[in-house]
Amino acid sequence: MPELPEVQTIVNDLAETGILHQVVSSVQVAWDKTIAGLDKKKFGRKIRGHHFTSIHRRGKYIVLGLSSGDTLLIHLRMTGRLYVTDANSPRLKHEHVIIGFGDQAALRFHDTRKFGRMYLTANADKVIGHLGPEPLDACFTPDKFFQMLAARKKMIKPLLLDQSFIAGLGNIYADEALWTAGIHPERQAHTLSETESRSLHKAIGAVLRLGLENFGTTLGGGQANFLYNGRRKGRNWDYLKVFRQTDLPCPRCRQPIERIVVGQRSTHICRECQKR
DNA sequence: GTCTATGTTTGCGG
DNA sequence: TCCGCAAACATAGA
Repeated sequence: MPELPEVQTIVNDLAETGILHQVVSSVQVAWDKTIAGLDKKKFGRKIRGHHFTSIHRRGKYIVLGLSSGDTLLIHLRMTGRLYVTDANSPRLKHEHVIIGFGDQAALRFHDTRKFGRMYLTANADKVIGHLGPEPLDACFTPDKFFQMLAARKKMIKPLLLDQSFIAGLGNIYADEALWTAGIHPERQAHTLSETESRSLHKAIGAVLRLGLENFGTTLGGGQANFLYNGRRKGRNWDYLKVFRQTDLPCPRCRQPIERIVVGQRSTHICRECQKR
């Protein structure tokens, strides 16, 4: 679930916890697959005794620089959570990796569905090199976006979800952006006019910034939902216009929002505002 | 208890 | 290039 705004919120919070520059004293891996094929022992050896020097986000990845020169990349996939708590509280049921900093604190990776992954590598590009442009980067201009669309025949929504095309959008913000721009998700990318392309470009920026301002989207009240710092809920749910708003009136024209399936993903549209 | 859906990504076959 | 499907898993809700 975590998309760009949720991942950025986590990164911002983590940066404030003070774990940066503290020496790692222990590494516990309770579910081997989480560390993406790396040997558990090697993984621990390469992190212990070092400290994190930097943290930032690229697409939906959390990127941590290590004093050893390696990079630890973390992808939360559907249900992953990353938070800092005290060093000695017992490991919770779905906490698969715990990185301890003396008796100060511990960074914990919690993931009910176990799809999330951590990658430890000397060459971060091996993991994130394939990613497309950052949608909030100044380099991602309306002109560039229009040219990118012109080269592709795919349906626009699956294309927006393609991380090698553009990095950071997921199902929530893709639906929100398409509704905001009044574009049908099944339109072929190259058929968008320059005006439509500009409007979509603007909408992508707007929905992401709104999500960021609201500390991400927490859906419903279930277990598998987005919590940053492991406990706080994002409040962007209250600002969603179409995502999971099936049968509720479109905020623009009052037509009921419909749920359809596009590229095997549930998709929410207003038939009136988003014509083919 | 059973069945279905789920926010992501990757890889395969056509 | 594009599309559909399956898999990696656990849980919530009907």
